[in-house]
Amino acid sequence: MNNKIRNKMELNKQFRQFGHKMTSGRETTIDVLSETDEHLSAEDIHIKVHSVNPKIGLTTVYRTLELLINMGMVSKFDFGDGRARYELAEGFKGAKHHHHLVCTGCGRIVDYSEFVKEEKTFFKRIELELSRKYDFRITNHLVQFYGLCKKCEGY
Amino acid sequence: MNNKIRNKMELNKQFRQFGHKMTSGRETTIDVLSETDEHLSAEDIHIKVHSVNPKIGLTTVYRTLELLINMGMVSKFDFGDGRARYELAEGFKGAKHHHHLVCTGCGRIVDYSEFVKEEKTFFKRIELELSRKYDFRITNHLVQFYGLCKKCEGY
DNA sequence: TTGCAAATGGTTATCATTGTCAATTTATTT
DNA sequence: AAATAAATTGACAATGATAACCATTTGCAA
Repeated sequence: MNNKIRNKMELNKQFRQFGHKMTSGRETTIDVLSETDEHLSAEDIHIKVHSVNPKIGLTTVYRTLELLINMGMVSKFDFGDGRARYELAEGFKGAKHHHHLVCTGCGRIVDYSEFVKEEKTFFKRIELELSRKYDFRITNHLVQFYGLCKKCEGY
Repeated sequence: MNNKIRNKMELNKQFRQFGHKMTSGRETTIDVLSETDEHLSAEDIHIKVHSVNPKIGLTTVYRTLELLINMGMVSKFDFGDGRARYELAEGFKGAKHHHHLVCTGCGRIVDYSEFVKEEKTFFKRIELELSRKYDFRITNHLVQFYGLCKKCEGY
């Protein structure tokens, strides 16, 4: 049994665990997210999905993304340009823990995964204490750096 | 010379340093931001500004907020509900360093300012290294925690 | 005070995202 | 394999936050 089929079966299971059905549009969307290292918007994703499976509409892509977010398979980011970006969540298909540097000049995004280990330790402690103090069940966190990339710094 | 007048003069100077004029609308907007500990949207701010100074329109509030962000006096946040929130930046009018816990259930926001000192040390080091490695002049960072507040945890 | 650039307000335009609903597809049962 | 019920979908319209426009007003330096 090859990887593609196995993966399909695993996805199927995932969806059913959440009470949802596995469809070709959803599969294609996950494939697109798996095969990119860009920071795609819903429309970007739709274009790619559409080129594989022209039947899939933008609305469905939005709905699928929302579903995947709820299932914890996708993360949604706001880099300040008015459209959300989506990435496969950490742990899925080899996506690894990283954060973003956002250039406030040109919007360029740099991924970095340095300090992951230290950060984990640091945040684990903070999350524990904040959870207690404020009666919050913290599920995840966001870290983002803003600044100017080399090109934009010149001004 | 009382505080209000002195403050007005300081603001005036601030604006002129950035090549802008000091206007009553801008002053009112800053007053509103100074006097709240809520997480106001542009429309929220407009309502408050408007109640003091009915001549000021929503468009101007948006423009003023953008300007204040560029001047570093205001910070803009996205808590995921489709409308931006604005706060006086750290250091202005006694606003102090803090971050947010965001309840993904009801949208409630909790401010916290624990760990400020440790966090500063931690991020200073990270920023230095990332700046070097990725040729980025990092100017600020965002930290946000997501989870469920006590009420929403019940489900 | 006067001149002029900057700022404003009311309105309209934009554009990402969501709602609607009839038609289709999925997974399950016979 | 056909029937079934429920979930999913696609095309389009609606929404809503924010930005663009432009004629009028205002702040401030000379």
